Amino acid sequence: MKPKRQSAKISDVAKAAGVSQAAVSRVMRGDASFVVREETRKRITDVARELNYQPNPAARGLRTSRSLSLGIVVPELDNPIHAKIIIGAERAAAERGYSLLIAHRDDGMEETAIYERLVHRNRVDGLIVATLQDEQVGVSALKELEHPFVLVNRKARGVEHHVVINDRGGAKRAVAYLATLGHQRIAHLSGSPARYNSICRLEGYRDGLQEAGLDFDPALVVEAGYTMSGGAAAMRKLLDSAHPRPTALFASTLMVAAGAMGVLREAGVRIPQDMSIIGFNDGAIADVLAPPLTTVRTPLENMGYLAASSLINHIQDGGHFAGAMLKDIEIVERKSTSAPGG
Amino acid sequence: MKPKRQSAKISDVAKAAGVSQAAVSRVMRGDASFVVREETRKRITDVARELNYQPNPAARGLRTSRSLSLGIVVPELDNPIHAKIIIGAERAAAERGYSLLIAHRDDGMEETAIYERLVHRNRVDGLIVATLQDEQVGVSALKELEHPFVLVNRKARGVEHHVVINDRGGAKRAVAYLATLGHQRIAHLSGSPARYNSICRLEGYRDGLQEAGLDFDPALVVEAGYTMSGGAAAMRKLLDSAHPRPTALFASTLMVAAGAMGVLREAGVRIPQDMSIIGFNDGAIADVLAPPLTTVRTPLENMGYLAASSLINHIQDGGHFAGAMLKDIEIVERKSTSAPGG
DNA sequence: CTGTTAGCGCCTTCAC
DNA sequence: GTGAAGGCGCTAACAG
Repeated sequence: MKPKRQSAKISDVAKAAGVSQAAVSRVMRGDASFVVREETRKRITDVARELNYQPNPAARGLRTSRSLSLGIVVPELDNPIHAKIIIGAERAAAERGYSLLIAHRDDGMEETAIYERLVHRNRVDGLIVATLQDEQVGVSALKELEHPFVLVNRKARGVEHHVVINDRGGAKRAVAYLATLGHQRIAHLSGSPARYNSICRLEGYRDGLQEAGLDFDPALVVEAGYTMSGGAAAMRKLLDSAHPRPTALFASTLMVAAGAMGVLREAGVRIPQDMSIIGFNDGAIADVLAPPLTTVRTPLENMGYLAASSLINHIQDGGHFAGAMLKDIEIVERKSTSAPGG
Repeated sequence: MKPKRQSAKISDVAKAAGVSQAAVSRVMRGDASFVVREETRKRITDVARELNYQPNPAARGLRTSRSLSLGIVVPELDNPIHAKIIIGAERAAAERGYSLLIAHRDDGMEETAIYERLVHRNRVDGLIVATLQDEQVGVSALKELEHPFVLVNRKARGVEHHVVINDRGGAKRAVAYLATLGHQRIAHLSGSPARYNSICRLEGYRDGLQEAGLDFDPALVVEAGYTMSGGAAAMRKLLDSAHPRPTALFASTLMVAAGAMGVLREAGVRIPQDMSIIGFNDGAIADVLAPPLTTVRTPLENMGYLAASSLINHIQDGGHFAGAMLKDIEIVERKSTSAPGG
């Protein structure tokens, strides 16, 4: 069924306002180098509004070879972290008149094929990349596209345009918070040692220890990945092998914290009396856990916003963008942390 | 910065293959009424692949007045339910060569303004509507657009094209499951009495009671909305006012179940020994709760998939689509349910 | 059956 | 300061 095409076109506006199409085009786009009498300008905008004129993006795109759309590619859609990034990016895009095409890795799909498709088939003007599995492969694929892109929540060698949060500083804050409560043995359930965020958070963990005058003990760091089961396994390992037992725990993600909490509960370790826990990146599940989880809140939505808007700046002006780190971080105190012993 | 336009165009392919542009266009689109020698067809497709030819969507859209894009509008992006619907819709769209524009209600934005924008500015070919706050206002706004649309996860009077899950049947199954375990006093924390899904689930609750030969007791139904705090408040009310106390609980959403569980824990009511709980619409938080929550799993992703693909069918063939209900439902047993008393 | 051609709606020089 | 005209890449009608 062919959708009804009832929209006014530029020629309708021009006719109704008694001017040329060119005049309408210039006024509507806010072309600064175009000087008209205020009266004419008003007449044009009034008529346009009255006819509900909206420039046809296909026609405009054909002429300008821009789609006024951005592609964002994320690993999974049903992950609150990415949802927040997307929300921010969408807001920035909408404010600037862009639309956002969301793509995610389908199982078995090459990461690079997604970039390809977005750029060649959908003709997005730029790419926001929140997934970068293999740094080498991904980055060179992106560069071969010769298309503007920005990395979000990740850095990679040879890529200047990125937007990240302060993973390291946030981790340090988490540890400092625990130390301030009086904890001396603070463990860390880390992510994958190959991933940017995890590396930063591990560094921040060490920073925090150092600042608090605490020694780094390798036995207190266990790799947990990003899942609940990973968190559970790591917690079991920690309970078995770390003596004396830590009194506090900094978990790399909320799901890891959740997995750890399940194991602690079964083992009869009380939270927070016997073990304080803090998680990274705040989210709804922090409230749902028992006890509710104290977290480090990071500006994920702003990260998405800045990524999209800086990308649009770059597309429009060709300006150089050197990368940014959002430092706005705070601890959200809930019930999973206390002084050692209660 | 103008993105490099290096893509081959149809004229390049035609030249390289020694045929006309029209021939290329027809072959590439798989025009059935176009007959060519197999050899020619192969030559064209080979050349197209070699040059990495991708039709320019702007040019095509300008000519055909179709954008090959769909809009989906959801209330919130960071809600796993909508994420799953989106994932399904995106898969269907991608399979059919469509892209998906995701829009969500910004605070203070009129719901109808989103439809307007998607249709008039972005020129989507159809709308997938997962949000319908005010049935009257929303439906008439949608109809005024005179544009193909489908309601997903909702029905409305006067709208035939919808895709829903079997909320009623799922609720009935939940109650039947509890009854089979031996429960006789089964409470229901319901959603808003104005919302389609909640109404259906309440009906299903009554169906389940009836089938199990249990009486309906209004004191056992409390409105909880859709949030954790709503669930908590409703649970408190239920503990105060329902005597004798129910031994099982069917919660309308996972967040409501989470809120209820928090209150029960504080009140010293053990789960499942003193109170069995089952939630509706499975999701990651079910695993994270303590104890892990038994749920009714529904085909949310398939719902999104079917909505998008039936909408595309309608756009392409003008075919009439009468609405569909996905009945594939199962109970996911976890640790929050047992026979009464343990 | 195949190829030529006339726009789709817009933007952007280039004349006036 | 304003308007006329060409063309972006593609498809569909029509001509051969």
